Amino acid sequence: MANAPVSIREVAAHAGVSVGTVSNVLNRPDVVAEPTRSRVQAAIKQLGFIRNESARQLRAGRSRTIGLVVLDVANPFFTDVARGVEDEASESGLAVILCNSDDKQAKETHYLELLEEHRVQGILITPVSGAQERLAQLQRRGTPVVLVDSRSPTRGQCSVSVDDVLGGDLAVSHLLAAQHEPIAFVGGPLSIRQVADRLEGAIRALERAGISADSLCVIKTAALNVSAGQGAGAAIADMPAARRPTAVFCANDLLALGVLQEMTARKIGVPESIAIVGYDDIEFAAAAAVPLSSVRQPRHQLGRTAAQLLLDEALGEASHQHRQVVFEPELVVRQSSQARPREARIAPTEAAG
Amino acid sequence: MANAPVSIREVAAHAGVSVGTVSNVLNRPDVVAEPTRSRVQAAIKQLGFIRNESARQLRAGRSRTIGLVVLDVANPFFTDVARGVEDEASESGLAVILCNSDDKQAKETHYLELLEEHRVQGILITPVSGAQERLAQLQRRGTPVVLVDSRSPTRGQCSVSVDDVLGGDLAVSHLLAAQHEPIAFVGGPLSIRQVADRLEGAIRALERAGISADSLCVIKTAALNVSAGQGAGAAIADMPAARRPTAVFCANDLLALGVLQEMTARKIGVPESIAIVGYDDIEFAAAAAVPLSSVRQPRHQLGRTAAQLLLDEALGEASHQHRQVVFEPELVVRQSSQARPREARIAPTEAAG
DNA sequence: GCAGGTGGTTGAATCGTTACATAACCTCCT
DNA sequence: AGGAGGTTATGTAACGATTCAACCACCTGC
Repeated sequence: MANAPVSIREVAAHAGVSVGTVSNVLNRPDVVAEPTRSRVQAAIKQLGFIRNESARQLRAGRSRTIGLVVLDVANPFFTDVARGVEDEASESGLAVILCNSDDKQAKETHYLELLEEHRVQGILITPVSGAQERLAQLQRRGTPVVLVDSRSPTRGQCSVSVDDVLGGDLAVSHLLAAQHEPIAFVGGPLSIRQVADRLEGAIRALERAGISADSLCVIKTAALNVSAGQGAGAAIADMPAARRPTAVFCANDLLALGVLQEMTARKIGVPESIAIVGYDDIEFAAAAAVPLSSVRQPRHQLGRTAAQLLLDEALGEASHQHRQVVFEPELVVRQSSQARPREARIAPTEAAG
Repeated sequence: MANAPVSIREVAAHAGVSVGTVSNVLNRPDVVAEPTRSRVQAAIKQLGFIRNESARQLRAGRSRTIGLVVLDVANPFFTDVARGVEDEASESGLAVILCNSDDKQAKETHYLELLEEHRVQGILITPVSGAQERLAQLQRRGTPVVLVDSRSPTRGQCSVSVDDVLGGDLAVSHLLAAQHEPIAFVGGPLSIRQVADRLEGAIRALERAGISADSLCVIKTAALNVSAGQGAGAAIADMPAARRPTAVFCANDLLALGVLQEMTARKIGVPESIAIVGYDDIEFAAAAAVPLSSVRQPRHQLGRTAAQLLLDEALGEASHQHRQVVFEPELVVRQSSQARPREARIAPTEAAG
């Protein structure tokens, strides 16, 4: 076993032609005459010849791959983005190298070096904060970079993102339409741009409705996971009934699930006693015991568009214009925020009588 | 912008040495004298030289990457496996090319060709059914293959998997210990090896307890997702109370979440009226409104071990022995199957009095 | 004074593929 | 017959890094 792989030379010898002809059969089959072509193809099959991609790349100067660097492959947001990227890339015959920075500078730097050494066509990245300079350098050296889910401050590169301010606005407007008040915002740390934007959107919605931003009960969390959500849920449940919010908008679905779990444990009905809206619309939002309303982002589309922009830049050369594409999120209403204004809860008998 | 990348030759010229010396600085810095070394390093930095990985690979004959082909990157099981693989690979300075077969033969074949052209060190794969011959061929041509989450029938290759029969046994034994009876099994299609094994384990547990396998209420589903679980949950809820199972073992967590959702919607208490045990222990199992008991697989470990076996085969050459590693799953008990034997449910007042 | 090290550096050959300039051979037309 | 034009096939020079035999300069010990 482990035979040395066969090269184009051996194929040529076996078929009684020159290496140039074999190469032509592989890359421009139309320029070689039928009998020769089939003879070569037979030889390829018989010897089990497999193209050597490294040699092709060396010759071509660039590899036929693109790099995708995400903060966390286990996060459904990024896996969906990755699938979008992959779909687009494979249509152009490109492979995707998926890298996981874990939100650590060191890992990100390591992967960027690796991708540059591989001479990828370009890099799609959700950068850890403060990576601007490194990315600019990459670009100067000739590797196109497209930012994913973060906006380029300098306009020196393409980017795709989703309007998180609008997302927060949609969620809170929906709750206000159902007469909820006061409303709580659960999320943090605010150093994460997405979280801050969603909060800003929430405030915008309140102000547009003529309600003071001070009435928003902001509960800051240290992380965006389920247990942080539970903690926030407990904090809300412990508030005196008179001041307790009747609705909660969470900065992501994990927090929302945590809040929901806590409410269920304390037998506080959702949505009867408190409505919940999450963000991201992860698969499990719909699967929760009480299906969760959530703000959906066009994740697959995000990846696809990012890959398109990258390919345009990598292949289009001179004519390329950097673009900042911003998608709009969409509110998906489910049971957890079914309209139940305060009035209906306070006086159910009145309605029944 | 887009300057032509600088080669080792230019570095050599700039530092006033030969290309051989530059290569030595890069690969065996200890053999070159200090003043020369720092001169070369300065030149590298100044010119912004980046190694060309393709050229290295061409020379070396093999790339410094391994391929990982999974059925679905969006599935948390595979993302955790992938992280395990990545951790192990990066310790050896290897990159991972992650490919998504979507359980489709065509995509799998396409990616296998791509990986072979890339001359990867080896391939880790959860194959679609009937891929045996293709994989054997790969191996004959010199690319090591390790099966992930499926056992090699021929012993001609390494494999890592988890004992699904044991997993089913653990789950049902746990339910039997709490006096549950009858018990339902929800899962399908049985053509999936994992599902059939888990059912077999469930039956084994019953028989060991001296209970006829006929008493197991098997509810077959067409898929392993939440909505199939809801359907199964509805079927169970609709059964006459006398014959209705007091516990359900689901072939995976998505089904279990579906069952839980349906029970919640119908106000059937979990675990008071019916206990639920899932399988996989996905992140959202613990996050469910009623935290879900589940059978956990050592996913990260699975990936790590698979990568280790692969590297042993790829680098160890002659001394390598194919091994079939089987891991043991672990039952995680949470609220959804908190012990509530039938007796306790029937006569709560007796206990209280 | 010379054989034998030793430490440092060099230069050319090599990996497999592609692109391109060139050659060989037809066919058809004047 | 001679050339123009077209189709096929060939041979070779890159691409960039690594490896290795050869070489040089200098030292050591006899």
